[in-house]
Amino acid sequence: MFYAFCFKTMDKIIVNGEFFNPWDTLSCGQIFRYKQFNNGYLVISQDKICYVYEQDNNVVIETENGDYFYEFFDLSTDYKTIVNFALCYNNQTLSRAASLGKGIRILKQDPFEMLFTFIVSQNNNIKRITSTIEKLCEKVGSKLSSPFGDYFAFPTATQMSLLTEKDYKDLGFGYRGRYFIELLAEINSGFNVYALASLSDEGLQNALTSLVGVGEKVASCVRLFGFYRTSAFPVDTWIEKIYREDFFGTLKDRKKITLWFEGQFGLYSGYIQQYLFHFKRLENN
DNA sequence: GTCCAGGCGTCAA
DNA sequence: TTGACGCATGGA
Repeated sequence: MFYAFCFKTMDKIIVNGEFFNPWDTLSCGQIFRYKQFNNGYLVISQDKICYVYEQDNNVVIETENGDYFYEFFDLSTDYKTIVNFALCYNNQTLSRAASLGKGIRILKQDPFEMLFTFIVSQNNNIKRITSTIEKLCEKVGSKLSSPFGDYFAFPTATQMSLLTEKDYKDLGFGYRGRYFIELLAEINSGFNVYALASLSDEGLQNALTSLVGVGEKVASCVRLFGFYRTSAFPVDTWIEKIYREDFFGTLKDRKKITLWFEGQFGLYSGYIQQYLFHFKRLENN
């Protein structure tokens, strides 16, 4: 179903909402570029935008890039199987988390954007990450227009390379500005984030952690959200809390905790990690 | 004022 | 290999 608008085609994707809740999907910490708009949300990825909202028992996505956002929202994956797997694991917290968060979908985001974004995320909170990324986009990203209003694309390496360490400081990057500058230098001398897609899970993790400012946790997030490697189970402060309080774990080292969870959940790790993360954050707010 | 947030690099032992 | 420590910043 579609209609013409300003010489471009506006796609309208309609999906059953049982396993797709826009608010849960957007607010669970995997994406920072979205904002409330009319009855729903505007979502920006790279230089593309869509409007997503609930209508009756469905979710509607309006965009000029229907194919892109069909993939982006992972609409070809059957989430019922995933939720059932989580419910069968027989952990009380996970069952509640999966039951309440069954509308969460793992977004297939851009690797380049995820790498820079999750470098900002370290030792930071979601509210501040969101505002810092938005300020970055407004500062050097391309200004674009859409049927939903003007917006800024995520900047290219060339655009970000225009910024100095002081610029990053002024944008609120704190000590992380240096990591951007180092990464941009790598990219400008030939490093290609997209080429990492051909690596194995382990190879990808190692390649990412070899970058300055990218440790195990950031690499896991990039692996999951940027490369859709659902075997990844990022462990941050929230997940560590869950590990102790709800899985009664005794390991201290986060790398070991990650490996323990990945061993438990295999290719379902990424989804389950998001159910748990989202649930724990809601519980504490 | 202190603690914390989707941690990481560095350095001593 | 492991453990402590400093790091920018803003909200609670």
